Amino acid sequence: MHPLATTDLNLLVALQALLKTHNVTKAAVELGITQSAMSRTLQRLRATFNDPLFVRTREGLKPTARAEALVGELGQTLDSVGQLLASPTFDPSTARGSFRVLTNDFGSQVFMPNIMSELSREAPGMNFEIVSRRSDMMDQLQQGQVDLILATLDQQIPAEIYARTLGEDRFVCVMRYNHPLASKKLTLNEYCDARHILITTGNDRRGHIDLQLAKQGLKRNIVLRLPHFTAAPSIAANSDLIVTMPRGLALRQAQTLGLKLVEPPVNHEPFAYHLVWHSRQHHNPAHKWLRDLMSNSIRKTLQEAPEPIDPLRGWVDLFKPEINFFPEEVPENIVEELQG
DNA sequence: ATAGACGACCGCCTATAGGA
DNA sequence: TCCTATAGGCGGTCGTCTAT
Repeated sequence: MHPLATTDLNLLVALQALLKTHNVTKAAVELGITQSAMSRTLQRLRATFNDPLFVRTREGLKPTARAEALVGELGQTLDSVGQLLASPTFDPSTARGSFRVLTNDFGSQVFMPNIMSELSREAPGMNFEIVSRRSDMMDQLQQGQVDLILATLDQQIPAEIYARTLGEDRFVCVMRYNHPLASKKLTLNEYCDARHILITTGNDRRGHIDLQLAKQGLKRNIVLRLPHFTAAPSIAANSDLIVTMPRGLALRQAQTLGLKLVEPPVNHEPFAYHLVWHSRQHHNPAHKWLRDLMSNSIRKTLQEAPEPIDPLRGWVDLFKPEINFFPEEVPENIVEELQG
């Protein structure tokens, strides 16, 4: 059995009081117990250290050599124990270490710039590692392979998992500005017949939009499946393919690629971005600090989504069903200027 | 006289074992 | 699983003894 298992740490506190006062009665008052109780505590101390510790003299209790030798070390030990028992704190300015966050290229491109900016400013000693999704992301969280997940939840979360909703987004349909379908209001049939890019990071053969279409007995023409959100707009900008994707990213990409954003002719609910973590990290002050930093940064990013710009008509309403970034005949220099 | 040590006894709390 | 009995630890009071 470990020696500490049968040792009351209060004995050390009592010893410190005795070393300070050299008086059983005064030490008892200091600890709020009776002289008798302190005397019995001294008995236990003597048995524990196998030393008298104090002897009675004309001048009062005199510590033995063993007791005097304990003075410095005892103070340090009690300080350490005090720190051990105190609530843990986290100081980002001096903290060192690494956080592993699971997110996709969408999260990396849209949210990470602001997060890294704030992290670098507030916790310059901390590092970030973005981890890709492998099979079940909840397994990655439970096995401790990642500290946090930034994602859209498409599954029930286990009881030991916490999740925080950060904000909502909607799908928009993205196509090159001179796409044959860009000049007119998109009908459901035209949408289904068009050639689509499906962004799928899991093993799903169908996306959220496809499930909605299936409810109406419809199916769209998917010609390209790819796991990257950020690549899809570039492909759409240089082909007849259209992509239905989160508006938050589409708005950012549209300005540099020259894309038209159209409300998809499919009824769909907004979807939410979530921060997800395991219960074993719930009370970790460093983890809590990171969660708050990421939450605030992401909410700010979502609120500050770039306004779509129409070079001829100025700023247009974000919620306008059809968002035309460029007119039919757009001078090349305007495209280049916006791309630059 | 004073302060500390010690014994007796009590109450409270906790852990454990055993039975319903 | 819950209840009860039991044991042990700790701190309380009170009284007494002892060293200074």
